Amino acid sequence: MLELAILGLLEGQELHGYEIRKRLRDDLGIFSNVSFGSLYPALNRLERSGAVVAVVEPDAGSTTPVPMTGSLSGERAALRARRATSNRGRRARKVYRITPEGKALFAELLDSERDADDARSFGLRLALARYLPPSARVRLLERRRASLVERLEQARLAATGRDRLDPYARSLVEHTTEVTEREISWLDRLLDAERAPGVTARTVAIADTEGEHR
Amino acid sequence: MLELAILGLLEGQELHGYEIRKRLRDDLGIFSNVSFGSLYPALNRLERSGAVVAVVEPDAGSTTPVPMTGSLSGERAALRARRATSNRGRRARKVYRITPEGKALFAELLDSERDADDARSFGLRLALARYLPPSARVRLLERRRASLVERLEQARLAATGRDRLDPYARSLVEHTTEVTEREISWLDRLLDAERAPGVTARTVAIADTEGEHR
DNA sequence: GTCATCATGTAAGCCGTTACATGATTGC
DNA sequence: GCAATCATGTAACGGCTTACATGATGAC
Repeated sequence: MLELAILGLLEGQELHGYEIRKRLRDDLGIFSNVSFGSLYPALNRLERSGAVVAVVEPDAGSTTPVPMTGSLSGERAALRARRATSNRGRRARKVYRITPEGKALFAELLDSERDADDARSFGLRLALARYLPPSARVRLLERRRASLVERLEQARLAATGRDRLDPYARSLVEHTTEVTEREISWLDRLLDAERAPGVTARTVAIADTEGEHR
Repeated sequence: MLELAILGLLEGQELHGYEIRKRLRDDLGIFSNVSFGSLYPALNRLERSGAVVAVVEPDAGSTTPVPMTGSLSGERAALRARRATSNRGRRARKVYRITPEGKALFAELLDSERDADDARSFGLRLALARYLPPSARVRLLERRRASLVERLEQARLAATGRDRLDPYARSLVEHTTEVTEREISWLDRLLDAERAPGVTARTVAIADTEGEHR
């Protein structure tokens, strides 16, 4: 799921790890602050598998790369010197770019049914739904809807002996049910917009606004 | 979290593993089918730590326990024989009972702040809220409320550039916001009931219904 | 001078899952 | 005769977290 989210961000633009973490939180809302201990290894995996390429930040000051001399102190001095001139301030950043293989992997992950009927997974996929073909978009929404409807039915069956539940548990069940019903009607609205009879009106409006992200 | 849930169920009654799995789903709604590969090891851990004791199902037919003879076929025959008479049908079940140490552990886990601002964890604790002293109950509700309020504020700050989001992401953000707001007002209702001025009316009504579970 | 932010990474651990192993009973 | 349900368990793996290591810059 993390790799899917990363690839989704990189579909839009090149980013470095630290920035990806912020976007994961702010744009995809999904991982409220992923830990670095999970982010950086994920980026390295994606790089090794060829899904992304890492470019050490382009050096604005045209400094020649520091060669490996084997002399630690020498290299440190060179790094300090480089920073003092061109690369003022921060530590070197690795900027990641998605490759064609990465795009293929992304498309595959996005359309797969891994972690279906998991709220986080659905939220992530919906946030990236603009990259899905319309048919897959409808499938995603319908899959989620079906899983929610089934959950409601299960809850109704189990509710036969709902009187035995104490007020707290009962209140929780009621609230959960309400939230689920609301999500279903929200999905219905999205589905309506998605397959409106004749590819007109709302659909076109959506397609238009969608133009923004190119 | 799994151990907390198990102890919570066992506070109410003795249960065997297979049954616990069902209750986890139906009563606590929390783990929609925990895997056995996680449930049984958890029970064994709790047993080893003295939080629960396991009793192999009381033998209605007063059959003597099968001693380990080393002869596999002999033991199998004895088991078959026992089943044929008293223990018809199912495999021997291990029924678990919570111990005083287990009760102490349960109280501690239930009141701890582990996994605070995690929805599942809050849901579980609320489902078990009848076992909390009123003050801790209020704390639990307020903690959750605070974490939701903060999330809303964060979302509002991040929403400065919300126009750049495509319709799918935006719709998701809006839906999430609405659900969060509803949860907050639900919590407010629970908090009102909890600390109604003068320990009367609603509070008493709740305390009454609560009597059921003893 | 010290705290937050930027920036990358490793090592150990936690808590869950899937897959495998075993076997009887009940209903179709 | 075949699938589903009851019942317990192990082994391997997955995916995330916390804690540790390192170090510069800018703001107060």
